[in-house]
Amino acid sequence: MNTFTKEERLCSRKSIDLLFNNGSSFLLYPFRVSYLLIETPHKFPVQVVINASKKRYKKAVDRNLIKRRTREVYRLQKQSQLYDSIPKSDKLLLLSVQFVGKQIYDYSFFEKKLSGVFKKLLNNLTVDDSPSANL
RNA sequence: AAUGCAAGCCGUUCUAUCGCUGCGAACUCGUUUCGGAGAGGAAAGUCCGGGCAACAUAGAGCAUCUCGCUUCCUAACGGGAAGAGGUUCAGGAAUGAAUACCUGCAUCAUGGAAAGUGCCACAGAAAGCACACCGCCGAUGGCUCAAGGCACAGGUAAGGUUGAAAACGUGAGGUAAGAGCUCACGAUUGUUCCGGGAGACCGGAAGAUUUGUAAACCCCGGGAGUUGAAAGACCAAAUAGGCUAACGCAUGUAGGGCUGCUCGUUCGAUGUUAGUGGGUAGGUCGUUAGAGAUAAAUGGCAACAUUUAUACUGGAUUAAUGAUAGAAGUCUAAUUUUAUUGGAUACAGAACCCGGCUUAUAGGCUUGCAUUUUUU
Repeated sequence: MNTFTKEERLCSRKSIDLLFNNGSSFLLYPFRVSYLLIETPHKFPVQVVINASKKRYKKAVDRNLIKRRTREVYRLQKQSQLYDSIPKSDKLLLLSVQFVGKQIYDYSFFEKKLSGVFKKLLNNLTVDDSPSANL
C-alpha cells in the first residue's frame, strides 16, 4: 500500500529528542539520515520525520517543496525497498531524513538518491545487529 | 491607436494515476465504501493599532518611551477622508523692477526660536546688543593765517570681498555721505482693533521691523501597566511514590529516638483491599460566523455610517492543502509565412483573530490625465 498516514510519521517530541541525541547517522548527499531502534512495539515497523532546515532554506515555499518531494518519494518506495526487507521484530525504527542539498533538485534525482539511502540504511542495520546477535 | 504616469481589479485552466488533512452519510463497524471541502493579495516583514487571556493595579507625582497644522471617520491607530498653510517646479498675466498676483502638478515629523542654554565648520571685516577690512563722507567740532581730506575726532551698512545664510526688497525723495529717516508698491509679524469661518486660518485698518537651527538640549500639549495562544481553561492511562480507612501480623514485632548502660518511656514499618489529592505521557477546548463579505437604498464633498436582502465548512499542530505525466491558454523568439519549433508562465505558503502601513510581484484588464500620430 502506498499510504502515508500519521501513524507512519514521527510526531512525539520526546522520541525526536531521543533519536537526535542517541541515534546513529550517516550522510548520503543530499540527505543526512539518523536512525535508532527502540523496544516499543508499533503498528508499522518505521516512523519517519522529514526535515528541511530553516537556516539553509529561508523561504517557506522552498522548504515546503523539498519536504513534499521527499515525502512523495518515500511514500512510493518505502513498501518495496524498506518494509519488505526489514527483519521482523517487536522493535520500532525511528528515522530522520534531513535534506542538506545546496539546491533544489527535480523529482527523478530525489527518486534515485532516496533508494540509495534505503540500501545503505538496511546494510547498516544488519551490521549493527550481527555483533549483538553473537553476544 | 500608441506611449508614459496615477488609481483600482484579476493574477492560469482541464484530464489521468497515486496520495495527505478535516467534514457528512452508509453499512457487513473496517484507519471499509461513497459524497463533498481544503492558502494569499500580499498568507510575507512583524512596523503600528485593537479584540481576547493571565497577572498586576487606592489616588497622585517623577522618570522613560512615543505622537504633534485643523476638522471629521473609526473599536483603535503612528491609519484614512476633506481642508488650511509652507516649499519646489511649470505655465499665465501685470509692473520701471521684484521675493509681489493667478492657475496647476508634486511634496512637507507642519506645536514652540518673544522661557532658558547651546551651536553655526571653512571662508569672511563682521555669524547677531554689527567693536567698520576696503570704500564713501568729513556737514559739525579740531589742526591751520588760509588753502587743503588732513595715517584728527568722528559719521556711514549705499557699493565691494566671503559664505548655505550678511541684518526687510525695489524705486524715488532726502543727505556732507548715508540710513524705514520719509514716501509708493510689496514682504514679515506669537502687537492691537474690525469682519468672515466649526477650526487650522483668511481679508481689511493701525503699529512694529533683532538670521537660522528644536531630525541640539529643552519647553508645551495628548497617549502608554506587563506579558503574548508556547496566553489560558479542562480531562487524564500506566508506573512510582504521598495521604486516609479497614483487615492482617506481632505480648506493639524488626528497627529507631531520649541515656554512658539498664529499666522506663516514646515513635513505629514491611503485607492485602478499598478510597483519595497532586501530577506525567497523551488528549479536548481556546480555534475559526466575523468591529466579517457581496449587492441595493438612504445620509454625507469624501473617508464612512445606517437599513434591508443574499450566501457562508481552510483549520493543520515535527504542521495537511500535494506529486508525476499529458493537453490547453497567455506572453515571447526564431523559422518561415500563418502554422511549426524553442523558451518563459511572477512574488510567494495560513499557525488565535481582525483594522492598517510597508515591501515583493511574470502577465493581463478597467478608468482618468498628459504627449504624439492618423482619420473626419
